[in-house]
Amino acid sequence: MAASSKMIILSILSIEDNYGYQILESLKTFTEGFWEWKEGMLYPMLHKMEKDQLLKSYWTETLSGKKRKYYHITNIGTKALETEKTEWEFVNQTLSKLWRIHHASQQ
Amino acid sequence: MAASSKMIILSILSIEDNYGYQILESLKTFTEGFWEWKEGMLYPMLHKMEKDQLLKSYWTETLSGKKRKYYHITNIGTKALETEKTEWEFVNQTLSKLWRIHHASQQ
DNA sequence: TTATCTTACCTAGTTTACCTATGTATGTCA
DNA sequence: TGACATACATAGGTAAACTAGGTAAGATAA
Repeated sequence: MAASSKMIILSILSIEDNYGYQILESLKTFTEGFWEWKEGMLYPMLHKMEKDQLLKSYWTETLSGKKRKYYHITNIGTKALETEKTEWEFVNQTLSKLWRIHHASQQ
Repeated sequence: MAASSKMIILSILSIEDNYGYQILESLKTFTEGFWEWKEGMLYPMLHKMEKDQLLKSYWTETLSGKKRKYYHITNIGTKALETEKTEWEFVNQTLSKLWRIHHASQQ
């Protein structure tokens, strides 16, 4: 399940900049509650992805004074997403083919 | 890429019983050489999956005297495959939706 | 006004997964 | 008889995934 987390993060950030806590909320809402990450899972990933230069972060402050760390996808990140997308689709096709064979053999 | 390996193994074995070395060959042929696992990757996985009762193994001998360890998917394994399949499709749909949003926002 | 909830971040450390490297043994073919 | 293919295996390092816990400030309700 979490194997795809990097791709999910990149995909979300390719739509618009976002911050950790909101990413968690977005994903929960977006999947109608089916998918929920823990904070301790997400933050280390974001840090790693920034270290790998897939993301860049910047701090902002809301009117009420809350600090948020926004993440922005870099060019490297965009390319990485494209690569992962291609791989995902390849695996997906391989699985689909296998399932079709299985299904056919059960007839 | 390897995150889906458990599902691939279960999918292959749900078609018919197979042994380690042949699974490697099948996958290579099936993906036209794009996907190649090392033996050191596969065997420990098979052992783990047998320990988890997803698979059961039995030894056979070819006419020429070569010993092969065949794996058979158990009922637990079949159920696990169904579960993973559902999850995979869920993640796949989530990703597709995200990609559609991204694509739309780039217009 | 103080307790609780929500928002928002973080790290330490364990467990598990992944993968490389390496080893053994037998059969096949040039 | 040396090289290649078949067929299994494990040890051990690295990286990923996840749990558990911590801080702090704003919002809300008693």
